[in-house]
Amino acid sequence: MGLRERKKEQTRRSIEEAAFRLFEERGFHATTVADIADAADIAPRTFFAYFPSKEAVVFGDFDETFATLEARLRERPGGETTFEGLRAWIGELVDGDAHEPGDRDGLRRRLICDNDALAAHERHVMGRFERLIAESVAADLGDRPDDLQPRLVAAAAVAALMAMQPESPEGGKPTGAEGLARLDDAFAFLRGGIAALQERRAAAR
Amino acid sequence: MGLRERKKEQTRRSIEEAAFRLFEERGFHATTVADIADAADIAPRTFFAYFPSKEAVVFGDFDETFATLEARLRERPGGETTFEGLRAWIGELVDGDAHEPGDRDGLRRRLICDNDALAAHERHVMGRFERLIAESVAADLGDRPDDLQPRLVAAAAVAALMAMQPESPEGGKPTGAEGLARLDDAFAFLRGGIAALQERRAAAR
DNA sequence: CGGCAGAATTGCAATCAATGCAGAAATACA
DNA sequence: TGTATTTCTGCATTGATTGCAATTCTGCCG
Repeated sequence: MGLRERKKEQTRRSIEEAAFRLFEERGFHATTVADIADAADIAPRTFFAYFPSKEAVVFGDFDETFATLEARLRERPGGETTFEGLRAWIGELVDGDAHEPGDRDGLRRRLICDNDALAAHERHVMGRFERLIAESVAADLGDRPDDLQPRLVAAAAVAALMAMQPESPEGGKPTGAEGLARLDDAFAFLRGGIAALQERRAAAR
Repeated sequence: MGLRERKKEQTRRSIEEAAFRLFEERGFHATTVADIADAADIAPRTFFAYFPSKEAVVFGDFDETFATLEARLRERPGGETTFEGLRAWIGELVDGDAHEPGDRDGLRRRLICDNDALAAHERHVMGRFERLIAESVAADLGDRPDDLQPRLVAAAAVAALMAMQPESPEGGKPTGAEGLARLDDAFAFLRGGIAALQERRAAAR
């Protein structure tokens, strides 16, 4: 990787760090893009070369996560269901969870909780996961991604993901065991729902 | 109702009509709040006395709808599940669906489809329904609204609602019969999921 | 090394949403 | 009619976001 790319990465990280620090200190709304730019030693205009909006910084690492899931679902072993792949992926994710120093996840949740624009943006971002999952489910079933079953399963799956984190600001992602227990409860829901849909589908023939 | 209130209603409607008309003609992004104000014969500043944001106009009637569901869930007959109440409510909603001249639902969907900010806002709005449903489910089960099961059921229920409408712009809400068929498929999912969760809960004792 | 082509950064200006404030206008009510 | 509210406006300001054009940096070639 050339100097150019390295510098870009560095700048990007610098922006993210500055932003999160300021958000923590003053809150999301009270922090201006200009503030972030100052703190990150870049021109305000440059900020928008890295992030399309102030909200986007808060979800800066989601592109990667998204790509991870996409790869995991694409390279699924033979008989594995989207659903099983998803479960496995989350398991891995929760395990390797000692990343991001400074509890960025927790801060993010707190920020989202007291800012409507961020909450809306989060839901928007999760929509990408939903579509990805729907596509994968559709491929499994021979449906189209915008058919009912894939969409429902995807939506419920994302809801399960979200339900792993508390709605309220206190307490970040529950620790390993607890989180996985919640997850498996959620996936029991998903399994039951899928089974019911498939019965219905069979009956319709 | 006094003159004052009547006038306010009238102004509100005037703003909505102007807004939707302009949105249809030029698109959401290309229409400024000033444009809407001009078309509705009010000062730009006044717009924000009626709607908190440009996005909000597009969902201007959701407060009512929300109140309807809330009432329906609150005044549920004795043994009726939240889930059954919800199903019934939607049935009524789809029946009395000859409202809103000019296919406002369809236009709304089209607008949402080509504007990220609106899509995000829609999800935000649907979140209110989710919380409402979660509260009701929690009350049924003796859980708290932010416990796993209520949240999951609520999220899936809202997903079912959303799944009644196509993701793609073409074709608005499917016509009565078709829509209800989709709905019942979706609710089969929901029932199956709930059953699975409750089995799990029973097993855990 | 000198220098060019492409990429990244920056400054500037403009647009537009959103909000606080204070005065003007309208409505309610005694 | 006259006073208390409410609503509507105009004005000024802040901030996000974007287009454009000038400037600066990097990668690479001869």
